[in-house]
Amino acid sequence: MKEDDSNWFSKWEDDLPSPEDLMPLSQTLITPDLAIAFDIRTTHPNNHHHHEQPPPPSSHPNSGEFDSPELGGSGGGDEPARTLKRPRLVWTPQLHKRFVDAVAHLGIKNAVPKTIMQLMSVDGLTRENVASHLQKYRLYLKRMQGLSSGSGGDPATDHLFASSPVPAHFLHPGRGNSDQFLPYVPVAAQQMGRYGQIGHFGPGRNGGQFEGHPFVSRQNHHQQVIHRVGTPVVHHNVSAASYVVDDVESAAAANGRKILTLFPTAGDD
DNA sequence: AACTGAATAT
DNA sequence: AATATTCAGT
Repeated sequence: MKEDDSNWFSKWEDDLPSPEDLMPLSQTLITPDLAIAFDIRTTHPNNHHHHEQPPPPSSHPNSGEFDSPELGGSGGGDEPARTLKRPRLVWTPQLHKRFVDAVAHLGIKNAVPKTIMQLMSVDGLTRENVASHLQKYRLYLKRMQGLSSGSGGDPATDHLFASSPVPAHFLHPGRGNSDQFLPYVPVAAQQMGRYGQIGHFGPGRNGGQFEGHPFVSRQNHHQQVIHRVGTPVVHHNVSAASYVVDDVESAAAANGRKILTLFPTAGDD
């Protein structure tokens, strides 16, 4: 602590950004889409019932529709979308189910994040999302192998993972049935642009276990019944019936497959 | 250069 | 604890 200090100090002060350069905290940091996803009204503090979030910009399968319509109003309209973090993904039982199904139908060998993600074809799902989940899922599987003692059951079983049956072959790596009968990997090819309808985000500590519903799959927007009560409601619903994805993106061993019907996740809850 | 999987961070 | 992000090894 000598007199030098005063030197750098003044300099430092000089370099400070002017107040105008600082973004007002109150300004919307949220893109319209995100705001909607969050059920936030940035302008109107009006009543907050939420009934449903009918995706307004419903992507018409055929229409030229794009998802990052920033541009235009530069004056008052701000779009710091670039810098925005997407909300934490919440793996609902439904989502996890899809995940497990995808892995099961891919075979452990092909079940790598990218492929899984593609097969799931959930809008907004990123490869990292899947990778993260996959990592944890593998740990879960390992743990399970060790503890096959079913004594008493599994009370505090990993909540999420327990919600969906683990395909047997998952537990025996290196067995005759290690992979599914899929010589080709006709994954659905579809680029999800930005976040479309990300369903949930961490509400912090919530008493309810799963109250959320998952994302919506790409096509086939069916309506979701949301039970919004204070009880741990396990809802169900999500598009029923298998849907098809068209077009194939070469993938590993590009075959002539054009139409792929997804797994019979019909057993969804 | 793109992916993966493990470690590490929030 | 759950999810994200970083990191090193292909």
